Amino acid sequence: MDVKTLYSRLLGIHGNPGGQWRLWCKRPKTTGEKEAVAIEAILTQRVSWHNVMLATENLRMSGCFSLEGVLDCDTKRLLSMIRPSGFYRVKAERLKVLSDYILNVCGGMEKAGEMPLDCLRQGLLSLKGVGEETADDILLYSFGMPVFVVDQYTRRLAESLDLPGDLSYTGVREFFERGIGNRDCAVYQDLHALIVIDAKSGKSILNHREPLREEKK
DNA sequence: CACCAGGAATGTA
DNA sequence: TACATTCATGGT
Repeated sequence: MDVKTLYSRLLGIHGNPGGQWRLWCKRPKTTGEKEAVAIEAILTQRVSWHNVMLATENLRMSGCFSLEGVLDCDTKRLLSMIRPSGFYRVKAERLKVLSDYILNVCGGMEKAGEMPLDCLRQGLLSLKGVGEETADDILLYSFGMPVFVVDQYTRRLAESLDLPGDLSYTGVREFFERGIGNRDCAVYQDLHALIVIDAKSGKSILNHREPLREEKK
């Protein structure tokens, strides 16, 4: 099955994900909303969205749910606020590093958003605590740049499709980007959201239906 | 009580 | 390059 067919089928099953999946598909407009998404990209690493919400709610209540808020916040206090998100010691450091990069190196969200995609991506990847998925999360959902995010669900799905290249991060990413055709960030956002929604729905498209691609065990 | 959740860095062979 | 380990909380 090709990517476009997959997208159509998921749309038919789950409907338009805009607004229902996390808060990200609300397509953040204000700088504050974009910064919040960037922060969530770090906090959500290897943890449930519920735990992320507990942490972000603490940040919001304290007026620290922004890059400047994180940067100015006392580390001990930051630690206690994001504790529910797990791995809180490393994540606190990661938030500080990311905030410092965007605010002090890029010159803020506005300036960062004007940087060429590849340039900003390399910058994010150079930060400790920001890997390929987190970098692409931020690029796609915070800055609205056209990069397809490859997470565990996406990779698992890719294994069931006829993927010509390898299953490396960029291999899978380019497979989906090429399959979609035009570099439309809204489509990238929705398809990735649909893949996650489908995987968590219990009756994944992988299970029911004929196995997309007949496979040996 | 065991297991899992949308990762990333580090260490080992 | 290919695993194994560490980081940690809250829900089921």
